[in-house]
Amino acid sequence: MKNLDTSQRLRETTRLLIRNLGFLDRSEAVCCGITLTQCHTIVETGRRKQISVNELSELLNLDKSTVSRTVEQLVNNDILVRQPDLSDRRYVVLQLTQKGEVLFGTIEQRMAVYFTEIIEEIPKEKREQVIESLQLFSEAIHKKRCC
Amino acid sequence: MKNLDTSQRLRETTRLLIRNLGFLDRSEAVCCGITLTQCHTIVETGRRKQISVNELSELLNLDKSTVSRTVEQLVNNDILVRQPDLSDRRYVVLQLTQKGEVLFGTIEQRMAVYFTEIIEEIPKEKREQVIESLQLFSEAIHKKRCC
DNA sequence: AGAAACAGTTGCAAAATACAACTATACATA
DNA sequence: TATGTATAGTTGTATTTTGCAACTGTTTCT
Repeated sequence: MKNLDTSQRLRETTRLLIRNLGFLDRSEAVCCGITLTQCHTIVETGRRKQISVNELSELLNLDKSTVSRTVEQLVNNDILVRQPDLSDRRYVVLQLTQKGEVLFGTIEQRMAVYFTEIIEEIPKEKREQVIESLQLFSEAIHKKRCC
Repeated sequence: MKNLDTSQRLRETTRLLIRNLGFLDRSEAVCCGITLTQCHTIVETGRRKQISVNELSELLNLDKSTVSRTVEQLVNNDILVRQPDLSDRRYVVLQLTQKGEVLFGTIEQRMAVYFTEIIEEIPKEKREQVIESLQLFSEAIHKKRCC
């Protein structure tokens, strides 16, 4: 019975959290005049330095056709370079251009500032606890993917 | 300097969390053969018993036109009833039909089970901490809505 | 009474995404 | 080595999801 109550509260909290995270996620992109998916693509590419359409597709949980077209846009905007992977020519190697690196840097910095501000809203002594908890929760969801 | 590191870790964790929550959120709807927005609409209506298009629009962070059409679909599927609000005829009063109540119940129960499973993945002694932390985080984001 | 504000609907358009068919490459094995 | 199978990526097509703007009807404020 205790668990039911706890899970109910967790659900409520999650509901709110999802809503707030939605704002956060959107702000990441809107500020830079690109779409959310483009933004995620840039960030993931920037972090790995090299990435394939397929990896992006899994990472972003999008169909590979969607990713392929997003990449196309970014290539046309001189943000990504797309080359065949010489070691396995089925793949393409995606990398940021110089312009892409700049944009990536801007996004990263903006987010760093933003998250610093968020951290400061959390009482000092709770900060580590919050991070740990988010991890625990995240993993718990991951293990229990329903359906 | 410490804060920068902490915020970096928080960002990483959030990134993962968003991904996992995406699965969770989608599973809520997919299981019942309705769209995510329809599902949210049903749940919010079920909780409040009565709700207006406008309230839904704020709650779900969607344009009122989008909500209006979603409601239209649900009315056509005999899940919602839509009546003019007699105390202020600009508003409509939305309520679940009997069929809607059943569906709402199904969703609620499924989610209750699901969240119970998630809770069980989290060590007992950490559960309260996790809920508290999610709240803290959620509020922190809310206070610092950027842009 | 008239103006301003607000809820909801509808026309129109776009943005985002998926599915399926196709191409090119790689790999396994017979 | 030939051939069948698996895989990555692209493209055609369709659907879904959503938002903006214009409009209607209602209320509220002055």
